[in-house]
Amino acid sequence: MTTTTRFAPSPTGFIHVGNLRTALFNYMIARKSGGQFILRLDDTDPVRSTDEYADAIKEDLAWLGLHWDRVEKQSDRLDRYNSAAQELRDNGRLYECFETPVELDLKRKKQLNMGKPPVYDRSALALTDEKRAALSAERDGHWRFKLDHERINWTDGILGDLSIDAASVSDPVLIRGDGQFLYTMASVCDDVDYGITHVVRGSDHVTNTATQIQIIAALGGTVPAFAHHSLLTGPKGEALSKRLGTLSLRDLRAAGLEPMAILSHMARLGSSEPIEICNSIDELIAGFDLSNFGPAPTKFDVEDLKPLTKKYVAGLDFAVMADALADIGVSDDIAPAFWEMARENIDTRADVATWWNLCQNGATPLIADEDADFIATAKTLLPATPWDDTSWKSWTTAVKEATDRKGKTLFMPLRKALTGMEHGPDMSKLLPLLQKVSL
RNA sequence: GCUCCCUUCGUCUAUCGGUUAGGACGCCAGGUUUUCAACCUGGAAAGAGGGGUUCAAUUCCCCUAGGGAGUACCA
Repeated sequence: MTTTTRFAPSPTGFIHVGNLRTALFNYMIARKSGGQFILRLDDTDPVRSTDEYADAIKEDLAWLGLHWDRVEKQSDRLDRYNSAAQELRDNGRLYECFETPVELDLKRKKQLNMGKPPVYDRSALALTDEKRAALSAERDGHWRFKLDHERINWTDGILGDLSIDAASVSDPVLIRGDGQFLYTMASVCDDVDYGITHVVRGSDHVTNTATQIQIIAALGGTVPAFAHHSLLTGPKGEALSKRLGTLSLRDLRAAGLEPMAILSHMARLGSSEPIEICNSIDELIAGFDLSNFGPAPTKFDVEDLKPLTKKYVAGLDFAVMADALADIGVSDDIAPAFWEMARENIDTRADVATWWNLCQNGATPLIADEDADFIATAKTLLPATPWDDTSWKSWTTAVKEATDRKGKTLFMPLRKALTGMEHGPDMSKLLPLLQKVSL
């Protein structure tokens, strides 16, 4: 049996870091064993699902390099869900209910008030034929799966042995009154039909898994291996859902964060493996093992993506950057030298523009009062252009002899005068690239 | 309310009863580079609280506190 996993986003929004973790885990599990990775669009809700979001999801995954072997859409499979529903009806596992949402809500509140768990009381099963017929004539019923009231056990790939009492859970609604199939129905059907062998998802699905195991069995399917990873929280432990608006992949991309930085972080965060920048997904896959992940909620801080991005960018070959450099106007003859100078001094690829701006336009000199004379002297000693690799050395040597300064007091004022900053590139590499110096 | 899961340095974590509680990232300090960064070395830094069990508890059990999730005709 080949390993088959799926990532099943609902095309009702953009992918965010939380989604991505799920996608990445499933992707890596499939790739690690040479299996299949399916992108399944859970678009059973026709109102909220859009093609735009579906396209955006594909675009984001492609940007990250997470390529799928197949795409499936739940909206294409209504016939199959119908036949599966009929199968469940025939086996007495699907029953029709007529409570309105308001009635159900009232029931729940009542139960809560009495200190009881808000579990559906199955009163639809107690309806007489006459009563049922009357209700049926009056409104459309919805359909629930009848759970066997026993403990449901499975060994979770991350959480270990789990046991949930089916009686503590409401019979799940599989079909709405308007005939729309619900997530649980579609998901279970698809997992069975596509031969999904491993389901990795967030721990918010743990209770769903319990009921789904029963439905899969009722449909004659093989129960896949389940693993539920912890949910991400914000840096202070707050629920991440509140900040998800600013943590979409599109936002991260717009912020200049690198795919490999994001992937490297998400593939290891929450595991006992150290987080370090990897240069390919294959490296990530090689070191990936679900059993290294713990069940505790995991704090996620976008800031952690920045150092990884910086490291990744610094390691890029000139060839990768050539086009981008040409785009901002760096001429071919100096582009390699320019990249060599800039690579260690940028946070994102886009930052090369600031150094190029400095090279072209110079900077406002930063000269402390006590350095004014020193800089004036240095200016007179500046070698004639064009400068080359040795210009900085010969200049600073001359300045050193003329002023008796050395070390930091010699170099720092020159750096600040030339760049307007205390931090920056290797000056010997930068100087030959400066096209304008205003001292 | 009820159900499930969780709690070790700032962060992610290791420890299958006896450890100087280890690593990684971050942080701090030195070193090196006559400048920045990078790099090297070193350092500070942790078992939520309370009860048990045991010769011995971070480890096993219970309670409390705290955190996360679920409890939809959403996914």
